[in-house]
Amino acid sequence: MKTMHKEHTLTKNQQIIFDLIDKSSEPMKAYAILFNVQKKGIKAPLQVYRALDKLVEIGKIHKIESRNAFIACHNSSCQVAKATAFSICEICEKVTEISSAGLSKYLANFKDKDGMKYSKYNLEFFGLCKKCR
Amino acid sequence: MKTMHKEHTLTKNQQIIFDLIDKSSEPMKAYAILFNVQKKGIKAPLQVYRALDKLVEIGKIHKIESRNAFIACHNSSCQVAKATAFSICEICEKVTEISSAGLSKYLANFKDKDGMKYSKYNLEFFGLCKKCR
DNA sequence: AACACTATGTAATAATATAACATATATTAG
DNA sequence: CTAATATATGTTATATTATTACATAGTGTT
Repeated sequence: MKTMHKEHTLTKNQQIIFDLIDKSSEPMKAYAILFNVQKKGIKAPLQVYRALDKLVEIGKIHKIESRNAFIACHNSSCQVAKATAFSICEICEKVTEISSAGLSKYLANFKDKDGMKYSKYNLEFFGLCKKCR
Repeated sequence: MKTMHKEHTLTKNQQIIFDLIDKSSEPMKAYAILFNVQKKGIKAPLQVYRALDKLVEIGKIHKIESRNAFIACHNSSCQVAKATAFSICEICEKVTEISSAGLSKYLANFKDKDGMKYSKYNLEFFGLCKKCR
């Protein structure tokens, strides 16, 4: 069975920028992206930010808020940018998307003191990765 | 020998900036802080950022990463900036620190696929607050 | 007093992100 | 098909957030 996700055909700029982020081994910052795609005709910050906004919205990439950087989503179970969790190494800055059914279930069902549930969350764990320990 | 747990007496700038954030009903941004404390002699962004860094480090305030803003810690059980959770209203931008023993326990003990535990985390929930629903 | 450490003051600049406006392309309704 | 609507692009300028570099001052320890 195929994915339930709606198919989003990316536009030219979105595709260029997604491809770059997707093949990067680490989160990319907006101006690093800009520098890399200038040879492809994307000249201005706003062109990059617009594509990034859209890609985040449709869940193709995620923003690592504590780093102002973007990574491709490699987690088919993540609910289109609504429920994200990452581990971040404080030495080498390696970022990995966490895919844990238990964690997502726990957080999706979490209610605060007032019994309020939330439609969206972002979780960032910090520590040392295997190599840096 | 001195005590192991150093008492963090705030310096002049730190105290001025902490007081401002502490009495604010909403998260404050660095340049809003700067504007507010200029009459007290703090003139430059760096003076603000240095105080903010220190206050975050000692756990008196927290940074809301998705908003680039700072709020005072009102959660005596939060482990000095090591384990933070917030709810954020996407309409009115009200931010509340979440104090849930269950949540902190779950996250503090969370292990990823490789069995790795993390020394620190930050969680931001998004949704609509009571008033905005 | 000498030392190390932390905090402060100041100017300049780097890095991140958006506003405003014009044009073009794609999608949908009639 | 064509007009209307919505979405995407191009471009310039500017706003917002944060740091580098260097000089000075205060604090605590030996």
